[in-house]
Amino acid sequence: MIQEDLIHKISSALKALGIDGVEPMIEFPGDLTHGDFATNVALAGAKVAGTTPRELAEKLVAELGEIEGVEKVNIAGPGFINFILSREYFSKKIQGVGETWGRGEKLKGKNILVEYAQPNLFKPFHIGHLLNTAVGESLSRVSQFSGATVRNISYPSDISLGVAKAIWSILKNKKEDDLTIDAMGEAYVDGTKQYEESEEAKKEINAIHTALHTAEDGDAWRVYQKGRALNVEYFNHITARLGSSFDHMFFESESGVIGKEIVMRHTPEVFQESEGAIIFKGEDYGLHTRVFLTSQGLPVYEAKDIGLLSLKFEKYNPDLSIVVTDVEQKQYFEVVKKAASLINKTWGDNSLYWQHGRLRFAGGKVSSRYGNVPLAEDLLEKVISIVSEKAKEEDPAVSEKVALASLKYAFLRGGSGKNIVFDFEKSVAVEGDSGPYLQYSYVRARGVLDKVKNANDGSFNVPKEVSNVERLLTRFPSVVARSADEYEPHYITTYLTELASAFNSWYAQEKVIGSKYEAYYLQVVRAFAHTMKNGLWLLGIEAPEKM
RNA sequence: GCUCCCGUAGUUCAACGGAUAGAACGCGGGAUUGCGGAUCCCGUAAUCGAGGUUCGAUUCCUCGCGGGAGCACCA
Repeated sequence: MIQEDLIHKISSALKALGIDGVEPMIEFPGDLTHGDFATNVALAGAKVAGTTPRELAEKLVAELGEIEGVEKVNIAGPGFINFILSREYFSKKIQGVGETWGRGEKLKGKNILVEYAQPNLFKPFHIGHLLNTAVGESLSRVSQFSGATVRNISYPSDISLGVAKAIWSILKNKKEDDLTIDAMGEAYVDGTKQYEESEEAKKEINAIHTALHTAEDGDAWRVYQKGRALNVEYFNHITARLGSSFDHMFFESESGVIGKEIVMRHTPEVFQESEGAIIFKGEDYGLHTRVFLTSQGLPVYEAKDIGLLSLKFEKYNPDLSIVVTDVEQKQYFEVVKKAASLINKTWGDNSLYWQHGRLRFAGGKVSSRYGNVPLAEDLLEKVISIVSEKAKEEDPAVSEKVALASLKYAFLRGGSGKNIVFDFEKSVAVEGDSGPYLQYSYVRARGVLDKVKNANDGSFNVPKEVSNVERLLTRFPSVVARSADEYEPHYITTYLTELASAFNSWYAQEKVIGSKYEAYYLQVVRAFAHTMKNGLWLLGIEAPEKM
């Protein structure tokens, strides 16, 4: 790798000049006219060397001498040393791009678990789940692409007061024989309303809740079993539609029992009693203090998460367990993680609780069948209709791919942790900075490649100048690596948009078919297509052949 | 009250402590017999405030202002 080579050379040059304490590093200049790689060591080392940055830069350049693959080295600005790579370097790289382009081995041998798409069974799958699924899916794919063995898991909430509310309403309205997802959604809304309004309903619902916890046989249990199966099926259906699939599901009903047992076993060393409940004193660690077992002895979310860790590590023993959640749960999971690490150090060390931002709505409203949170499928249908209208797309399969691209791109465009403002008129973009823009660039590239059937004979005419597309293309593996390192899919999003823009500009300027560089240009287009396809895959976006 | 996160063009997002703060949408202009106009090109416009650290700060630290979130028996 030329990066390592450069760092090594810079390091030797610094040593030769007797400069200590300066980290030899290189970076991609944001501006391509500044070269392919740049180093700031002359700026950082000038003080130690007792000279000006530019003078030091000159000495360093003299010391570096010839470097394989580097055509030119120049000093610019306050004292940056810029490296411009040779024509041959790029031509060779471009020709080497294949289907596995961008894959890395950094995580080779690592066993990673990604937990996401957490549904609440009996409650509808809404837009927040859509966001969570998009982020989780991308993190999963990026890790896999970097060489890890990845398993996707989901942790549905299958037993709660909310579930009891839905069941109560189903029983009350005798809906159990023709139970559907829609009926359950309505039942949930109805049950929630009655729980607030009627004392009697509240009593009955609480009784159902207890019966569920004790797995007591009866009408409620029967409806519960039936509804749960239906919900799991629905979950699999919708996540498959989004392009995700799961290796395993751990249920809250399982984790609760185990969690309670673990918490009790670690009281009073880790947990302690307070006002009848079992708590973890997070404040001793600068965190929140939270209840793990209620005074009735029931496990709450906290204890269930401890139980889940036990289940996960027993089944998979992962090197890393990533849990993707909403940013609002950040401080909550800090407490869980701290408590977990006191019970079992590995649970803490090998766990990463990763948060994405929260969706905020702006502009136009979307009708939601239940409550005021848009449902995933309603939203998707709406986006599909916007897409097919805007682009006059007639093939529904294509519209679906484009709509999903638009949504996922909007979700993965920004850095994690920040809230995402979702505006119907703007977020459902098919132009410019958008998922469909990337897909469209890919489709155009495929179009050219399909037009030329005969394989090249290997004799290339290569232009003297290196285009920006070529320069950007060679950066792809580094971008993927960084994305995996920092768990940030948005580096890929940003990069692909930059790349597509460079490609489109190049494509508008250069004639490919019939040019004297045709054979080589086709290689560039081919390399672009591979990169785009792999990059989109990492974002969970399909690259259509037509649109 | 305590804790955490955020503050960049009119709007939505970028910028691993570096060079002239990048895009997109919007707005105003323009392009193509050359392969897909969901494209391309030109213009317009921004770092919340005050200190500090640093050769260098949108980025790190402190304070202030503004916004969001979390803080015991819900999930």
